[in-house]
Amino acid sequence: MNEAFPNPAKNFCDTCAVRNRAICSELDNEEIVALNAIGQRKHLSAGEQLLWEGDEAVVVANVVEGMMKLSTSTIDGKEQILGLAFPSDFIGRPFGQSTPYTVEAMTDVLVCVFRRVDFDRFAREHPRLEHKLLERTLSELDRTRKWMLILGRMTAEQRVATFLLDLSSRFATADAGPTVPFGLQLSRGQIADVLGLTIETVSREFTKLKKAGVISLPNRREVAIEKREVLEDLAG
Amino acid sequence: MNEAFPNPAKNFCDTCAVRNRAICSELDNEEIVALNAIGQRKHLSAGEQLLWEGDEAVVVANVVEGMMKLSTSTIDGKEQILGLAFPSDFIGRPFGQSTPYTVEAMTDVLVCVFRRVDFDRFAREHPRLEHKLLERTLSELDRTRKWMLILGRMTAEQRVATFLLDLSSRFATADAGPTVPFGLQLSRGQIADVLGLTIETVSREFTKLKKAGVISLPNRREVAIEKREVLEDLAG
DNA sequence: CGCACCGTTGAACATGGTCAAGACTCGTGG
DNA sequence: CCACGAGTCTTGACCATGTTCAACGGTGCG
Repeated sequence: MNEAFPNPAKNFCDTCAVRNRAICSELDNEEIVALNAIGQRKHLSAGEQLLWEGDEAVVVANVVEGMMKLSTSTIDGKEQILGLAFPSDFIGRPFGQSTPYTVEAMTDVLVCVFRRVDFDRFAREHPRLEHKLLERTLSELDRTRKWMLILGRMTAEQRVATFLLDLSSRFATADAGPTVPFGLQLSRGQIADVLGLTIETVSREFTKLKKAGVISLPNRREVAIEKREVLEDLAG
Repeated sequence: MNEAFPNPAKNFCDTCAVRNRAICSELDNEEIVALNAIGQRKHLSAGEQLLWEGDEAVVVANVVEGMMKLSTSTIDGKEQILGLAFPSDFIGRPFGQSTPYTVEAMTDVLVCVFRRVDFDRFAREHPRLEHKLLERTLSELDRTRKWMLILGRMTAEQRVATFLLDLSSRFATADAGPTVPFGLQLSRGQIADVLGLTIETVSREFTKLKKAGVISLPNRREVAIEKREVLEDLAG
């Protein structure tokens, strides 16, 4: 059977869910084949780590399915989530010696992995890819800086409100009404790590918002925004 | 005199203090001339702003001399400094519609300014420049993420200690001894904005460190680190 | 000299963290 | 099907850290 002897040129990019959104989107077919040759797909279970803070930067990757977190922690063990990576997001540190943060799967994840040295070489030979990566890195920097304002200057209430609005926009489906519940994906503890708060504070803010009728919590892992304007006010 | 009729091809890059460190460092002479043609030098006095948060992204620039800050603020007026730009640093948002933060001179500043559209075009035509910019953006992202840990998880004492160590390394001259005082450049208020604290807390932490003999404050605008190891311990 | 401006210090207060107990959820096994 | 237990979430009481408000001190400049 043909399936037993797969065509070596056959590439998984053809059917890739993020083919048109990830950094590869600018590449033509020939380039995609070349890129495909140096990459490989990998499944990770929730909780598995792909990169460790401080380690040599061995691989870079594209997220195809699932959700990952980038994090770091203080010497006394307090974690801070630095960013979340969704499908089509690029992770890892190209052109660098060491990985400055840990990358872990928060759900089951499918990633498209490259050895960093291979990717670096490929990128330098394909300016269109580098340009795409630059645009992505610039956006990521913008998003990260916006997050700094949250961490540096916002109250717990403002942080939670901002977080909910942000998340809702990321999961928004055009056809869904405003109050359709969406999956939180993150545990209270993870939300706390994102926002630089504790579990207890996050929980209290959630209850406060629920009692005020601003949100509802149909179950532990979902939220629905009931009064978006109020939430926007609170977010500042 | 010739000075009255400067050669239009004459370019200020030749004598530029950051010629070998800024993103232009990879360009050959011909390219430098071309870049020079679309850029211009500009002096700013301390306190002058180059970009305003939310404005259309009109210009990008290289810092040649002096120090600038990138900042944003909450709706209720609390400022957060997002980053500092030193000579050879690149500022502004290429390939973007609007500037996501305000850029202001903290000292008198000399910058090399480009209209964003000109710069964007030039960059796309010169992959080596784009590559340099990408490397710089990636480093800046790393630095910004490190900063998030400070803002999200560190105590006032840890923040101030980290800040002092960071600053000392940026002003370190190889020949200077360990306890040579260095200029703070920033007012207490600005330090507070960098660290996500208030003026008063910063002041209190400084006095605490001084009383413990860890640092000394020869005058308002200088610090000397007396016991680096202790400071490193405190920074965590 | 006098007036700003910046920095320091103190006291009261508020926000969020810590610690501890109890409730809910869900998977496992009797 | 229910009981159990682990893990997660919620709630409460107390406490610590850093903020707020206010007064005062030093320094530099007109």
